[in-house]
Amino acid sequence: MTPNDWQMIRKSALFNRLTDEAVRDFVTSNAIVDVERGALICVQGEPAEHYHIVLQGLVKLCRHSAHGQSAVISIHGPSQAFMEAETLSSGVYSATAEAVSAVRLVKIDASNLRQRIGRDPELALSMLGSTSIHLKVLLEHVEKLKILTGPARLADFIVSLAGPQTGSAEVVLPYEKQLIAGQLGMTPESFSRALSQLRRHGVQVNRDRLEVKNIDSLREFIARSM
Amino acid sequence: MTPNDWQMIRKSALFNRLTDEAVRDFVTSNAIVDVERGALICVQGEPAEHYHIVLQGLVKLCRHSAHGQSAVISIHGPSQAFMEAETLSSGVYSATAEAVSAVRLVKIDASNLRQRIGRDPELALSMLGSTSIHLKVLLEHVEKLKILTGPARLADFIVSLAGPQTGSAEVVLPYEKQLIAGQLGMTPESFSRALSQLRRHGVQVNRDRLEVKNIDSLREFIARSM
DNA sequence: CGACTACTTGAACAAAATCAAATGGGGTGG
DNA sequence: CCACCCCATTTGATTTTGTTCAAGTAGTCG
Repeated sequence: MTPNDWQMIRKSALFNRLTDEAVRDFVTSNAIVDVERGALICVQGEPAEHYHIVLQGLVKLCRHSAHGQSAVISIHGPSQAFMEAETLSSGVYSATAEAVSAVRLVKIDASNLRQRIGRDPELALSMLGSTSIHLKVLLEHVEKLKILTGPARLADFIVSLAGPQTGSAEVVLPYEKQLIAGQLGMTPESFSRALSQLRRHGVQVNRDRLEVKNIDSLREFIARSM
Repeated sequence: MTPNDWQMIRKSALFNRLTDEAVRDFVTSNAIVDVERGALICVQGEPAEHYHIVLQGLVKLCRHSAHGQSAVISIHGPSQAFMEAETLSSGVYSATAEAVSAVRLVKIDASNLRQRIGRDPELALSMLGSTSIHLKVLLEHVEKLKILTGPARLADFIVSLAGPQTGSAEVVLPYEKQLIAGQLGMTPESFSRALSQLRRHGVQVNRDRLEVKNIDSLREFIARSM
């Protein structure tokens, strides 16, 4: 385990309230795994035996339905966890996790986790915190899918990348446009057109670099589309 | 507290694993509240001081955004809980809860709950189970919003009302069509038209009663729209 | 009876998906 | 180093889907 690994683990919602010893005790070094791009980390419907925390790279969570269609649910980067809830209730993965880039992650044994939760109330609360963050993210996801148009969802995505800044900003798209399109619930074509539309609102595009003239005017555009 | 109240509480995901004493100890009778139709039970953004379990009636959860628009997130009936996650993490309600009909519910004090979770691991696991159910529901919600068309989402809703039966079935819409429309992410007009379309697939409409000739052909229609 | 509300229907419009084709790097093998 | 291919992205044309606005129907409750 590298110092960076340790740092990511410590930052995660599950472990950031615990003591060093508790965490070290938990994460045995053999639980760290490297996975190549495109590999499936978990498959929807299979027994949920591990909880995961990303150390490096990006993981895509998607649901797929009987007829081969699939929907991107979320993207997880370093220090973020996924598949917590499954390991504790249904016992079956409710989505498929795929490595979007080369990925390094910690796999934590589910039954081990369950046992420790029973013994350590602080861990239980951390776990609840972690799942409730995911719940909130999904809540916002649904809200935006229902209320905003495509271009507005993209604008919202860009604003969230820019963070709390005001005025002008340079934003770099964190992954492929296709994938962002999927996450925002549209086709790559629609994404491309949405991006074109945003030019009128002060967004200049250069590959994966976006030059935003005025973030607040983007925010205003979002508000107008509701 | 009526026997029915007690039954609903015992059936809830939070309490169904606990002993009678533990539950009785928890739910003091003064925590039971009756609320009239249309009343707001929680307001998005306000401090989350209570966790809720529905005893009678229906509660609608919605998110609303700055510009007055709102999106229905979910509908909760007897024995279902809502706002669990909030009481344990952010400390602020992340949605607004409104009584869709006359509602009777239990309000459980958040700080009390937190304390008990710290002492009782079994309760912590129940809580995790309860939130992870909500997580799964939302996951499916997102999937369907992204993959299915309006009429297909409605068909899916009807199929889920019918349950596991096959062949023909009579289904009664559990609440107003407007509300179902909102939940499925469409306007009342679109809902009405979607329902008309389903006539071609063997659904006869009479007020809130639906006569489905063959549920499997509805399922097939859903699959085809993907 | 009359007002209210939920629902339905129609027509015009807007948004997004689809199909098809062009563009344009990035990398591979010659 | 260059030609070539692969893949992501863009663009155009068309169709599908869904919204909006407007009007009409019907049941309900006072």
